[in-house]
Amino acid sequence: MAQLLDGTSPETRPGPARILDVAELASVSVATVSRVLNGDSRVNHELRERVLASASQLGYRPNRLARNLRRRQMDVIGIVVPDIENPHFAAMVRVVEAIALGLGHRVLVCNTDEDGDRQAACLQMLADERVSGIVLSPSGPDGGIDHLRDLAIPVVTIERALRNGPADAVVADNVAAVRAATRRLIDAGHTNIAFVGGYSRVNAISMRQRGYLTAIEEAGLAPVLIGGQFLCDPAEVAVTALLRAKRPASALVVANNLMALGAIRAVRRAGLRIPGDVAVIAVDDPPWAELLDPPLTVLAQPIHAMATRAVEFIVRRLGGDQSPPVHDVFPLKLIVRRSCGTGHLP
Amino acid sequence: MAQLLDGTSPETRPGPARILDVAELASVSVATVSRVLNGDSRVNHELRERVLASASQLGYRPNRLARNLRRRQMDVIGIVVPDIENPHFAAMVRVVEAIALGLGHRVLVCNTDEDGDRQAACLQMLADERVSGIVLSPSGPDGGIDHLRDLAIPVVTIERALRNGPADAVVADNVAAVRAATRRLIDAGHTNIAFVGGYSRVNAISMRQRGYLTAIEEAGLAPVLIGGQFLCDPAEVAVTALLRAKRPASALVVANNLMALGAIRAVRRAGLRIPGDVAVIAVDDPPWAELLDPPLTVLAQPIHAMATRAVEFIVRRLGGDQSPPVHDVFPLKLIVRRSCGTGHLP
DNA sequence: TTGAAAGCGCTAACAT
DNA sequence: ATGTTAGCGCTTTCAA
Repeated sequence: MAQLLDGTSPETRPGPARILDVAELASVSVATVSRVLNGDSRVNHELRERVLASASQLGYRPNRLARNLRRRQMDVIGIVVPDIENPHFAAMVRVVEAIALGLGHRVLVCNTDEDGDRQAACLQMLADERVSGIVLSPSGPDGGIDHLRDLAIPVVTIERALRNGPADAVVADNVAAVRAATRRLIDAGHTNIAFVGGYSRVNAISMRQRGYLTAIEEAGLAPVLIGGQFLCDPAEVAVTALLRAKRPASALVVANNLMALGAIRAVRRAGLRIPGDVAVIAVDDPPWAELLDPPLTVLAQPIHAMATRAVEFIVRRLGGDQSPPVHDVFPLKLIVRRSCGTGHLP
Repeated sequence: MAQLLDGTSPETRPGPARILDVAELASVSVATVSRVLNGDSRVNHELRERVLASASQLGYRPNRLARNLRRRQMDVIGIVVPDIENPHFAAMVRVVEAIALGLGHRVLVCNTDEDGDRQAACLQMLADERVSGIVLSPSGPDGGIDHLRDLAIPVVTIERALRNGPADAVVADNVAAVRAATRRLIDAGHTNIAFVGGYSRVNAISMRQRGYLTAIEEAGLAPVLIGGQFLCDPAEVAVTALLRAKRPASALVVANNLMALGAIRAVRRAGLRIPGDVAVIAVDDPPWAELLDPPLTVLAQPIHAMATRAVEFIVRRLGGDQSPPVHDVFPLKLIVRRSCGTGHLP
C-alpha cells in the first residue's frame, strides 16, 4: 500500500526518479526492481521486462549514495601516489583507472608529495570513504594500514613492500638493476660516481641507493650521495653544487626521471658535456628520454605490467582471497643509449 | 531512551563507532554530537568538550557514506581529461587535487581518450555519484551537460567553451597565439608550413588549427594539415609520411607536447635536422622542452593559473552564485628557443 | 518467485 | 540550547 500512501504521482514529483517510482510504474515492489537492476536471476521474465521498461521510461538511475550506504562500500579504488605530475605515476594512475573502470569502479586520486603525514591523511580519508581497495605507492612510514585492515579494505603497495602491515606488494628489482647499472659505469673506468636521489629510507629510491652502494663498495670506491628530493629543481641545485666541487663526479646515477631532468640541466649549465665530461644513467624511461641530446641511458620499469598486477591483487582480495600476502618482483630493463658513454660494451 | 533500548554496550559492539555510540558515552543526543562535529556554534561549551572527548576516546570517524546520502552529495570534485599521461593534464589534475583537498573535497579522475562517448559516460557517472562539481576538459560533443545542470552540479570547462550547455569556461587564447607563432615562421621565410594536429573540431586543438589556418591564409600560402590523434606515435607516423612527400614541409606547427615528441622523432629518423631542415614550434611547455636538441620553441599555457581559476569557478557556484556563465581567457606565452630557427628575430 | 519491512548512519526539521 | 524523530534511497533478510 506504500504506493497509495505516497500522495504524489510520479509525474509531479520533482527530481530524479527513485526506485519506488519505478516500482509503482511497473506495479511491482521495490525489492523486485532492485533484483532486476542487480541481475538477480530468480525473477519472472515478464516482471523483468516491465521493470526495465519503467526504468527506462523514467530515465531512472540508481542513487549511488543510497546504494553505498546500504552496502557499506563505495565502488571506488583509491590510488595514492607521491606526485601525479611524475610521468611514472601518471602512467600508473592511467592503468589503474582503465582497469577499475572495467570493473565498475571509479578512481580517487591522492598526491602525497612524498610526505608521510599526507600519506597517512590520504589513507585515513580513503578509509572514511570506505573505498573498495587501495593502490598505494608508499612514501613515508606505514601510517594507517592497520586501520584499513580492520575495515577489510584490501591494500596493495606498488614499488615498495610495507613493513608492519602485511599487504600484497608489486615491486621492481631496484637493488639488482641499479647495482648492475653502476657496475657498468665502474667497468667503463669511472672511479667517481655520484648517486642523485633523496635521503629517504622509505621508498623505491632507497632500494636504488642500496644497489648503487653495493656496487660502489664491491669495487672499493668511495660513495657520493647527493639529494634531490625526487624533484627536478632540487636535483639541479644539488648536481650544480656537486659539479663545482674540487673533484667533481665523472658519472651520475640518477634515481628517477624528474631528477634526471634537473641533473642534465645542471650539467649543461655547468658547460659540461654528456657523456664526455659526465656520464649519466637514470631510472625511468619517460617518452622524452631518447630524444635528449645525447639520448638517455635508462633503467626502464615495466610500470604498466606492475600497475595491472596491482589491480589484479585488489580484485583477488575483493573476491575473498584470504591467503598470505604476496610480493611480486618485476625486473627493470637497462636500455643503453648514449648518455652513459659505454655503448660499446656488451 | 534510545540509549536504553539499544541492548548492546559500546564496548561489545563490533565495527567502527557510530554517532550514537558517541552520544551515549557523552550522555547527549545524536543531534548534539552532529552539531559539535559540524561546527554548529550554538552548543554549550561543556557538552562540546564531552562530545569531543567521547569521540576521540572511541576513535570515532563519521561515516561519510551515511553523510553523503543524507546531504545528497559527495564532497568530491570530478575531473574529466582526455589523457592523464599527457603532462599538460597531469598538471591540471595536480592543481585541482591540491585545491580541492583544501576545500575538504576528494578528486575523482576520468580519462576520456579524446572519445566523446567515453566523455558522456564519465559525465553520467559523475552525475550518478552526485559529485559537488566537475572540471571538464572537453573532447567530443557536449553530451550530458544538461543532465548535470538539472542536478545543480556546477561544471566548468577548461580549454574550450561548451556550445549548448552554458557553463563557466577557462580558455587559452589559442587562435591568436598559434596565428602569431605561424606568422613568425612565415616571416622567417618559410612557405611550406605544416600543422600537426588531429582532425577534431571539438577541442583546443581545433582552435590552434584555426590560428594556423588564419596565418597561412593571410600570407596566401597553402595549408598542410596532418593528423596525429593528439598522441606521440600517430604523430610520428604522420610526420614521417609528410617528410617523404615530394615537397616536404620546411616547418612544423605542432598542436601539443605529445605530438611534438612524435614529430621530432620522425624528423630525426628521417635524417633531417632541426631547425636547419625543419623548423618546429609546439604548443605546451613540458619540463623536457628546453633539454631537447635543439631546445624546443613553444607556446606555453598558464596551466596552473587556468586550473586554479577553474576550481574558483566551482567554488563560486557551490556558494550559490547564479550569475551568467563567464569565459575567462588566458594568454599563451611564446618561448623562443632554437627549434624554430628564428631566434634572431625580435 | 514476490512483497513487506527493517535498517545502513547521518542530518535537519521540529519540538521542547 | 538540546532532544526527538523522520527520513535520505537503497539492499536484503524474512515471510508468504
